[in-house]
Parts: sequence; C-alpha cells; structure tokens
Amino acid sequence: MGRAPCCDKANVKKGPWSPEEDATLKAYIEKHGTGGNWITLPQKIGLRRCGKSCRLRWLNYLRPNIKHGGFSEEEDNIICSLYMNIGSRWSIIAAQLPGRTDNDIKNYWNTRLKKKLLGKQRKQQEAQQSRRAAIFKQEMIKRSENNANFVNISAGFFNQNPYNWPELPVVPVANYQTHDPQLMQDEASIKTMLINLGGRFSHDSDTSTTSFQYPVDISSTSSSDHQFYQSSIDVLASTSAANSNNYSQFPSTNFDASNGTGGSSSPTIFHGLDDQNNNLQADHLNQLTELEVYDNSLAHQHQQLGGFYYQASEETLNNGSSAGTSTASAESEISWGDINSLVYSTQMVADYETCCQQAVVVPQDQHSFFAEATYFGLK
DNA sequence: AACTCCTACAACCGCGAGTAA
DNA sequence: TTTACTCGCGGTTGTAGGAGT
Repeated sequence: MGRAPCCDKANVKKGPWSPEEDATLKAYIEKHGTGGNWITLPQKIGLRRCGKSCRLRWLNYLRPNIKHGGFSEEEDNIICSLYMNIGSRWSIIAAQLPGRTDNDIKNYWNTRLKKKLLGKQRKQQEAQQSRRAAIFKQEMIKRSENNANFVNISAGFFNQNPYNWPELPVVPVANYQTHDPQLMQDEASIKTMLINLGGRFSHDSDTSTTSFQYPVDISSTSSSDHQFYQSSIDVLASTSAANSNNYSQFPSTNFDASNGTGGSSSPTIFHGLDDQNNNLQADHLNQLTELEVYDNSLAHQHQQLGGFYYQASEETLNNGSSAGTSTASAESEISWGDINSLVYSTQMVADYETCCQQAVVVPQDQHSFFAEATYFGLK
C-alpha cells in the first residue's frame, strides 16, 4: 500500500513560481504567519500549490534575510569542514551560515565546491608525490651503497620488473607512513617496516635475526619472500651495531604468533572519521571516494584512499591530547550538540586543504612497501 | 543561426520523525 | 498503544540559460 498523497496532485500547479504567487504567499505569511499548518495554507490564500511547495518557496526564497550566491572563502571553509565531519547534513551546515538555506548549500556543494576542492587537492597530491619520490629514491640509493643484499632485492623491484613483486604472505594493513622515506632511518625504519608487515621482535632493543618472528610460517612463502625478510634482518643487525637508535619511538605491535594474523597489529592506526557507533566512517569513506573518482586520472589515488587514516602516537591516543595528529580521537568525543567545535576548534581541520594535508594515505594491500615504489614511479 | 552539451539552481518526491487525537 | 497527519530533510529531477561547435 502506497503512501497517501499530501495534496490533490491533479489540482495543484507545479514548476516555477510566478511573481504573483510569490507576492500572494509572502503577503499572507508576513501578515498572518503560517498558522502552523502548511498543508491548509494554500487553500486559505487561493493558491493552487501543494503545502509543501509553499513551505519550500517561503523557506528558500521568500523569507527575509536570505542570501543567494556569492559564497565567501570563509563560508567555503565552514561548509568543507562540516561536510568532512558530519557529511551531507545540509540543514545542520546551513544553521551555521546565517542567511543560507540547506538547499542553497547543497546545490553549491554539488555544482561548484566539490569540483573546486578536487582541483586543489589534485595539485597538492601531485606535488607531494614528486617530493616523496625524490626522497625515496635517494634513500634507496643510500641503502644500496650500504648493503648489497638489500639492493639485490630492491633493485629487482625498481629496475627490472616492478610489477612482478613476490607474493608476500597476507599480513595486516601496513602503515604507509612508517614506510615514508623521511621516517625510514636505517635500522629503525627497517625494523618498523618488518613489524608493519606483521613480524615481531622479542624485545625492542633486540635486532638479531633469531629474535625476529615472521608474520606467517616462512617456510610456506616463496624463497624470494624469505630472502627479503632475511636481507632486511641482516641489514638491521649490521647497522644496529653502529647505531644505537631508540626504538621506543615506534609503536609496538600486537602480533599474534599463534595464528600469524597479526591481531591488531597497527594499534596506532585508526580511521579518522570513525566514531565507533554511527557509521560516519562508511559515509565519509564513500564521500571521499566519490571525490577521488571524480577524475579518472586520479585512479591510483582512489585506490590508495581505500583506506583513509589518521595516525596518532600512543601518547596522543592514551591521553586524548589535542596535539599533532590526534584529531581523530578528539573528534570521536564531539557530540552533535557541539557543532561549532567541528567548525572552529583548533583541534579540528580548519579547511579542506589542511584536512588533505593531515590525512595519511594508507595503501591497503600488504605489498605497500613495494607498491610505494611503483607509486613513486621507480621503475 | 542552429544545434548540442553543460552548468546552476529551483522545485519535487519520498521517507523518517514527531505529535496530537 | 495505535493511527493519522504534518513537518523537515536529503536525494533527485527538471529546466533555463550560457558556452561551445
């Protein structure tokens, strides 16, 4: 059984409002108000319009102090910031912008803002990508000078057949940022890489080959995988002697040796928009995905945005500090009644550009280390 | 000039929430 | 508690006008 119509569809006019209709509606409401019943209002004033249509016309165009067009930069930022935080709750967003209607903001976002932001984002990501590629390349050259074993593996990827990387065992999502060349400092970075691939060291300070637990039964993996791990461990052991870096700066993992799944092996990675309860995570992921795929040339970025994460240190996770990258944990505490904090809080992203800069893109496949090389165009 | 395509935005539709009887 | 009704919201569609060919 269908829903009962709100009015007699056959006897109501549809389409654009005439100036006469506008004048009639406006004059009546200014004099008598809506009377608390939009459905009966059009009959009272002799308009052949649906009550809902009258309400929409009044709210969006006829009521006083309505602004149309000419969105300011500040308004853009507010819209973006709120959209990133609460999604397409246009009425809530409109409430933060005096004179703007939800319909106006919705149209503005769909037709202009989304595209405008996409252009900015693309430029930033291209610049960032080329910066990272240069640093990454430099790091690999440096590393190859230090260890022949390692370069035997890496050269295979970068120079011969970058797309035919060995089948690493299935391990939990690796943390892209710990593979960031800027963070990969000798043995510390290698150790972190291995940890993020699902491995585990018995002690933080122990970097010997024997203390390393492979993420899965290594015998079941290919020889090249084994060699990769072994080479990494060798590099780690040899450089460790000459360098006493403090590993405690890196997050420990919860690798579960009993099943090799790694458990929650990336404890400091969590979804930037996950509030645990209200599915914003999925909503926003979809929205971001939509942004990314808007331009097919960004397909590789889309792939990487399969995971869109913030990273926080153990410390910020534990104490909910507002410092650094703890925005996500802070965000999860924000209630709907505290909407202004979503726009103006210094903890929160002030605008979309900043948001993009703070976001850490995490490749979701277990080959992220190698995928990174391909992503950087190191062939 | 005529046609097509694109963009912006006004308006509609259907649904869920709220409320009064 | 149930039902009928209205309100308000978000997604979608329709259309006018501009740009491009």
